[in-house]
Order: sequence, then structure tokens, then C-alpha cells
Amino acid sequence: MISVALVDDHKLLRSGLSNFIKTDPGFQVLFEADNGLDLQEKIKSGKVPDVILMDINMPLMDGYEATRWLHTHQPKVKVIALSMYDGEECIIRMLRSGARGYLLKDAEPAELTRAIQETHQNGFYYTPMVTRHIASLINDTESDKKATPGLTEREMELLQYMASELTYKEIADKMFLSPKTIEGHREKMCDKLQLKTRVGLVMYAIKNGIVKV
Amino acid sequence: MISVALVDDHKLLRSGLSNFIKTDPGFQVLFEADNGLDLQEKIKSGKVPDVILMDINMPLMDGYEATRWLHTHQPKVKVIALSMYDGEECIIRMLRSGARGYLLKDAEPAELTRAIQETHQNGFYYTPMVTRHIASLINDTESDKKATPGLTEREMELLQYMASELTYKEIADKMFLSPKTIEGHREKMCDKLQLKTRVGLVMYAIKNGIVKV
DNA sequence: AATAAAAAGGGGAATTTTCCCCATGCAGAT
DNA sequence: ATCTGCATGGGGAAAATTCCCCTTTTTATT
Repeated sequence: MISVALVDDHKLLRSGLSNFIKTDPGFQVLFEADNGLDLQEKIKSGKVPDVILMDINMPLMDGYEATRWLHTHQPKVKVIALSMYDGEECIIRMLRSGARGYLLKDAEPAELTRAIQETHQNGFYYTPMVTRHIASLINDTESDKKATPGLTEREMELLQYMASELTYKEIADKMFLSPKTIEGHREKMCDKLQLKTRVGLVMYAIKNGIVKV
Repeated sequence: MISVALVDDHKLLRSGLSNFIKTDPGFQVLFEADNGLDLQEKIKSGKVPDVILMDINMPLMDGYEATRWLHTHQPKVKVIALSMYDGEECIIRMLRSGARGYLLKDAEPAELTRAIQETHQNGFYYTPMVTRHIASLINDTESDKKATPGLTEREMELLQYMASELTYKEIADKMFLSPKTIEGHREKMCDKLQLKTRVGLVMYAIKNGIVKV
């Protein structure tokens, strides 16, 4: 019997999923949580599941942070990320945070069942889509790093402001920096991601869950 | 026994929801559909549910179009919109398309149950959030129209391009218009929505499901 | 100790966006 | 018949963005 926990702020999805998982006699749902913080509390109170299905975009504490915390504090717990977005920034960030699998929310139910089983038995489950990214991560022994997107923390912080109606001058004031620095960061991000404009960056940030809608 | 159909391209959410609904003895799930087109086929083949839970953003045919089609072809079927976004553009468009209710995907499961029952019995179910918008729709007898967002079809079409990295000149070429026309449309949209920049428009379009991510 | 990457900042010019003004033609409603 | 909203298009100026070039300091890795 594999014990599973669900972490997602969409209660409807969560309880639906919970019902679905319970129909399989091989699984039990140990608990559900609204977000990363809620999950932490439940883990700390002694309830430790085998597998966690983890949403990425959640209030208070998101899936990346929660997964990193689990990775250090409960390394035996296997996290499967559950996301709406297939942007590679998401996937790679989540895998780097310690996730053992990555499923889209429009996956077939049968794939979820399989993912839980395989992750529990083998320690990982990679859907074909993810495998492509893994490949590009491994190829990247040291030669071409362009395959890894890798925005820095600072850059992602900046993206929050880029997705607003603030000018560079106004962003600079808020961050206590020079407008030229803001612009420099934008230019570097555009270079890395092969984008041209602020709108392109904003769309990328949303596709990758860096900026929440 | 109320018969329900689910229309959503997120299969995991859908089958989870299906399981949840089936646990209530007062409901049965007549069928599930991937999108509006799929729904049409199933309705045409003779399966007509009492209530439909309808996602908005779907491939091939979205929730607005599907709801309008139902409104004219199967007016007895009551549609409850199920969305991730609470932008008022979404809500009002969906209600105008003929939806009898509007639920967010992070609603409590109990609210879904209640929404299905009330919609079936009374013909509608408005969550408090929606009621506020209804009020502003009704207030708007003819005095202040600023409460209604109402972008035109043309404007929404334009928003697709605005969310790309194209310049106004390039958009104009694609649409066989003058750059000044594109700019004029942007200005009008910004006026209506009280926004200032293209980025603001793009964010609005995404929050309201006009541009898909 | 050396190299590389991230973060901060700048100059200057070209391009684009934004913000005012404006006009015309057309469709539907009163 | 007139009025309103929508789509179309324009002029001109100010502001912002984008695109090159460049420097310094800090931090991490080898």
C-alpha cells in the first residue's frame, strides 16, 4: 500500500484527485494540503507519505520551495510535480529542486497511477516530454550550456516587476538600483532566452510559472 | 438523480471531479468531454445531461462558444462555468454566453455540490464573488457603463498579437492595417480598462483567458 | 591564485511606445 | 434622420524601450 499526499491550492482538483487515487486499492491518501506551508506542518506532525503530488504555483509557499525543503528534511519522500505548464524553466527548476517526476494536469489518469507506482518502486518516473529535457540536461556535460535556461534568483525577482506597468525608472526606485541595471538585466535575460522584448519576457515568465497570473 | 457532464481538457482534474461527483448518490456523471467540439458530438448523439460543468480555456472550441451553442440548441441544459481565473471579463463573458453559475477551481468541494443542486433546482447559482459582478451589471441600467469591461472581438483578436514580440508595424502588416490603427485600438483598450501599457494589456488578457498561456 | 559568472552601473543612438489631438465611413438603434 | 459605437487612419511630440558599446565589484568554483 503506497501512501500518497496531495498538495494543491485548487481544492476541487485536489479532492477530485483524492477520490480518484482512493479507488485504486494499492494507494491510500494520507493527507491533503493547501500549500507548501500547510504541507510542512503536516509532515512535522508525523504524517510522512511515500509519494507527494505537488502543485507548483501555490500561495504562501510554492512547489519549488516545498520540494527543496522535503529534499533536505525528508529525503525518502518522493515528489511528483503536477503542473499546468510545460515550459522548460518549470520542469528543470522542479527537477533541480528534487522532484522525481513531472506530470501535466492534462495527463491521462492511467499515467498518474503509473507515475505513482514507478516513482515509489524505482525512485523516479519521467514522462516522454520530460525525458527530452533530461537528455538536454545530461548532454550539457560542459559543452553547450545554452540548453539550460537558468535564470538567476535576481532575474526572476525582476521579472515580477517586468510583468507590471512600471517603467525601468520606477522599478529601479523600488529596488534601490539604477535604471541602467534594470535594463542590463533585461538585456541579459533576452540574450539567454533568445527573446527581444519585455512582452516576450513576461510571456516566458508566465509560461514558466515565474510570474503568477 | 441529477445527471452531470464534465467538459475540461485537463483529464486529471476531470476524472478526479468525476469520481468526486459520483460519490454523491444524488448525482450521476453522464459523460466527460475534452473540449467544446467533443461536447457537441456527445450531445448530438443523444446524451443530454441536466447540468454541465464547463471549463473555459480549451483547445478546438472554448467554453464561451460551447455555452452559446448550448444556449440556442439545448436551452434546458444548465451550464456552470469552472475557471481558474476570476477576472471580470471572463465572468461577464461567460454569463453573457448563457452560463448559470461560475465557480473557481479552488472552490470547496461542498460548494460544487451545492452549485449543482441549486442550479438544477432554481436555474442558477451565484457564488458571492459573482454576485458582485451581477450587481454591477444590473446597476448599469444605462448610467455608468464603465463597470462593464466589454472588449470587442476585434480588440481581442488584436490582443493575441499584442502578447507576442511583434511591433505595431509588424502586427499591422499581418492584419493588413495601418500601424496607426493598431495603436488606436491599443489606446482605446487601455482607456476602457484603465491600463497604461502593452504589458498591462497582455496581463489583463491572460488573467481573463483572452490570450492562452 | 585564477577564471567565470552574477550583479551593479554607464554612454549614446535608433527604434518603439505612449499620449495627446484629429477625421472618415459604416452599422445599428432611437 | 440622427446618434452612437466600432473600425479605420493620421500628425506630432514626449517618453520609454531596445541595442550596441563599455567598466567595476563581488561571489563562487576550480
